[in-house]
Amino acid sequence: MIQLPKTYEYNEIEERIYNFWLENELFRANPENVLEKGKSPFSIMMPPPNITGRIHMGHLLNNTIQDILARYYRMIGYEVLWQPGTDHAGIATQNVVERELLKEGKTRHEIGKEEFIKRIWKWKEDYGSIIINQLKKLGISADWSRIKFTMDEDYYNAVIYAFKRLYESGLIYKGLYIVNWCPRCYTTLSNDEVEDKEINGKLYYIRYPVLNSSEYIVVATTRPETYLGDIAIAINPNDTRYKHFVGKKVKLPLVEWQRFDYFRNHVENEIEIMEDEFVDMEFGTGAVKITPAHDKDDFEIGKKYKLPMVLIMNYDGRLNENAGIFKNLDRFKAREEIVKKLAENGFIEKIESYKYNVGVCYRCETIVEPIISEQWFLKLSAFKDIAKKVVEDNIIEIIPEYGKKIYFNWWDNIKDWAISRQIWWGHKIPLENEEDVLDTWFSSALWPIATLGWPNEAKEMKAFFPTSVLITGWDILFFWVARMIVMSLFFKNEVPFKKVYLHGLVRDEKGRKMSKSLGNSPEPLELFEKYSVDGVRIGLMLITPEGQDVRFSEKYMEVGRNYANKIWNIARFLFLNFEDKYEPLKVLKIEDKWIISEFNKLIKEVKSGIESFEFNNTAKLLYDFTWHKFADWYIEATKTREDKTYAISNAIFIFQNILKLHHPYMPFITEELYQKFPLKKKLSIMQEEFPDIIELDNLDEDAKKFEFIKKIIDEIREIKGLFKVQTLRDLKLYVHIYETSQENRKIIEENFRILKLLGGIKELQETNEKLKNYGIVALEGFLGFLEFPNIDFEKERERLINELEKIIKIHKSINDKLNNQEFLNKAPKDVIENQKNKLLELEDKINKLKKILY
RNA sequence: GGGCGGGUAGCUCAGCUGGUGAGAGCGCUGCCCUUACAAGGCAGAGGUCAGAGGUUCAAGUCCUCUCCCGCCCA
Repeated sequence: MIQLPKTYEYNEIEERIYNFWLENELFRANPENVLEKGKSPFSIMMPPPNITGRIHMGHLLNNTIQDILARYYRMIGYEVLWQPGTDHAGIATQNVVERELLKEGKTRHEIGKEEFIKRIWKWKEDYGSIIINQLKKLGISADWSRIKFTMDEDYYNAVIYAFKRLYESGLIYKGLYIVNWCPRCYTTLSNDEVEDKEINGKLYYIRYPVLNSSEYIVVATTRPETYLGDIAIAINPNDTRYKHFVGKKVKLPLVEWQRFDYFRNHVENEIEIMEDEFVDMEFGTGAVKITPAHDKDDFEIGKKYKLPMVLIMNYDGRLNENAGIFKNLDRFKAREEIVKKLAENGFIEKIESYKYNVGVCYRCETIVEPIISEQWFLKLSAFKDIAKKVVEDNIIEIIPEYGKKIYFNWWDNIKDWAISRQIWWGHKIPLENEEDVLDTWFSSALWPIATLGWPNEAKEMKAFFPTSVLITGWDILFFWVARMIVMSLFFKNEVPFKKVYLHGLVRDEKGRKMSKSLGNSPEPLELFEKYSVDGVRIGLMLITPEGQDVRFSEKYMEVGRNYANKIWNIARFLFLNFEDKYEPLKVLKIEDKWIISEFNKLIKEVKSGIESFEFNNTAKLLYDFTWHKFADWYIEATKTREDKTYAISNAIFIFQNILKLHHPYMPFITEELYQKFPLKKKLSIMQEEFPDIIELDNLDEDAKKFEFIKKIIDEIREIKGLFKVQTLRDLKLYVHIYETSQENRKIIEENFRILKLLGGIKELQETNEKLKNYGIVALEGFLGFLEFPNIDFEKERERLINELEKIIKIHKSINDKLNNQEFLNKAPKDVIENQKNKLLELEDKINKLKKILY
């Protein structure tokens, strides 16, 4: 007998167990086991969290899935490499350190680049591994001895080398282009780094006086200040309202100063009215202003007609010389001033409230300014065909399937990728006179190869590349996944991973994105405290639909915790009854056969479930089996046994296998309980083999016998529930000898102990009469009368009539089917067979009920 | 405007390549502290599977259309 605490006390256990795994280096990947001993490799690249980050629900989901796979594949005999690491997160990290500096009243420009970089490294030493330590709390089994950082020396060199190779191949070029500019971060952003945000803004209608005329042409804009950079007014050629203006000029209101284009050429303040198909006649007034230096569409138009580009702003968001009297004003202050001035002079027709989307910086939420700038670009378009092909040909499998469509759609609309950033923290572009650094995602794109030692051919590369599967969220399919594919194809001529499993975002209960400002994002570490890590892991997997967003609900963490507690208490029961003699599978009763046959089904489903990324369904199967089959029925049946040693041994044997099955989902509790069994063989449950099917004689046959007993008990319980006599445990059950088959009578007699305990039956008697005023248990091949005091038989009659009516309906539909020649001709044999059996079963039941009732 | 996903019990969702009394958890109701577990046990109520049409012997499951909701891209 071994004593366990009454509840699962996880806090102490989790830390101890994790240290135990680390001390024994159980997460280590050894390439030689693949290269020399012929073990199959299984490798996963952890999406590297940002060093400034803190663990959030997304990490929880992402890493739990990876850990399930890593632990599962280890147990089925693979050499597993789970490569962890962190990302230097250029803009985010720079921002954090700048904020720190600001507390000392300094700016990075004051202390200079060299000193600033030093400060960042110092910061990284102090705080850069917080997120890693948080991830460890989740119990994940990554190979920490291999942890990588995207600014590590070897990784840095790999990034520089990659740039050079791409540059020499002509795939990187410098160009003047309209980019997304964050004036706060003082850098350009890629399209993917800009998020849309709806704002309640205004639509300003500006009057432009037409030259040599008393007329105005009115243009609606959300960004009135940019009119200072206007180079033309455009209308749709089909727009009869404005046809007569085409070719005429308008004068830019208020502008009495000289304007210059990007190349310092003088630009007229009288601008032409032109026509082009792209103008939307429905929007605003149907006339639009063309500002190529400050608008994406206008930039395209500008290129098409070779218009000059007038930049009206510095990169810090303040207006420049081209803004004349508005120079030095911040862009939003300038908007106010300009509108005021325009209005004073009669150039504002009207101002309307207007809801529209603006782009904001995904790091700091500052409104992004579209602006022309000289940047480095990677020609992504050159990779379009090959990148699509590897997915089309299933060399990379995207799961779920519809991910492919999204991926193709992105490639079909591909734009070149602006890879330079005007910040200090990052990989410096290795060209003379170049101060910019590379986009963080440029270095992340090399993650699968650079972590494995590329450009060198390391053992790790030989053993583990291409990696088995990438687990990541939808949100970075383009940011990261597509770009890794590009880099691997270019540098290794191979795909980086064979499969990509995309999971959704974790949202709050109302389906909203989790965010700091909404305060709807739970702290994972607090969840661990409240519900245990295993509880949170299984709870999360129980609510995570495949390939769709997760609606997080703390209720489910409770479900998870309760489940862990249930497992704990099953163990507690087994330990309390364990008598130091372990004799598994020696004596097998029908309940043993039943649970083993159910367990065999479960093993198959769990294996195929995990291998096909059905984590949600698999979690539910485990939960249902363990709680509602193993605990509710099997353990209860075990309590009826007199051969306790054999019974408990069987139960322990199966329970141990249940623990192994649960280990990928719930690593801590399974390890802790495994360790407590006096009969364990391996150092850790991690080293156990994943369970296999248990083959036994007469398995299905005996399992069916148990099912039969179970059905009788279900009926008895239903009757007891109906009459609220659930507590009565001394009921008599009369078995009708003609309506019950010989065989079934034998089963009942042999297994009376189960009926007795689980059905509350005191004794069994035979009868050949139709007894009055009893509860009726009518099954196929069985009729029984349940005796208990004060029965209201009318109520029982009612129940039976309802049941009968229901069955007759089903019987009729099956009967119709079986009389349908087409059905008999076309349906598969087993379906027909099934229906025939069902019909017989129902007929038997109907006859019995009719006899009782009429 | 283009692309993608979703609409099944009060709530959150399962239901894979069609096979036949539609499931789970939570919530709700009733009876139970039966020494593994009240973080528990037993039972129960609750659903014209968004709507319409079609394919089929058979449709929540496949096709078409419509209506809602969400996401991504321009």
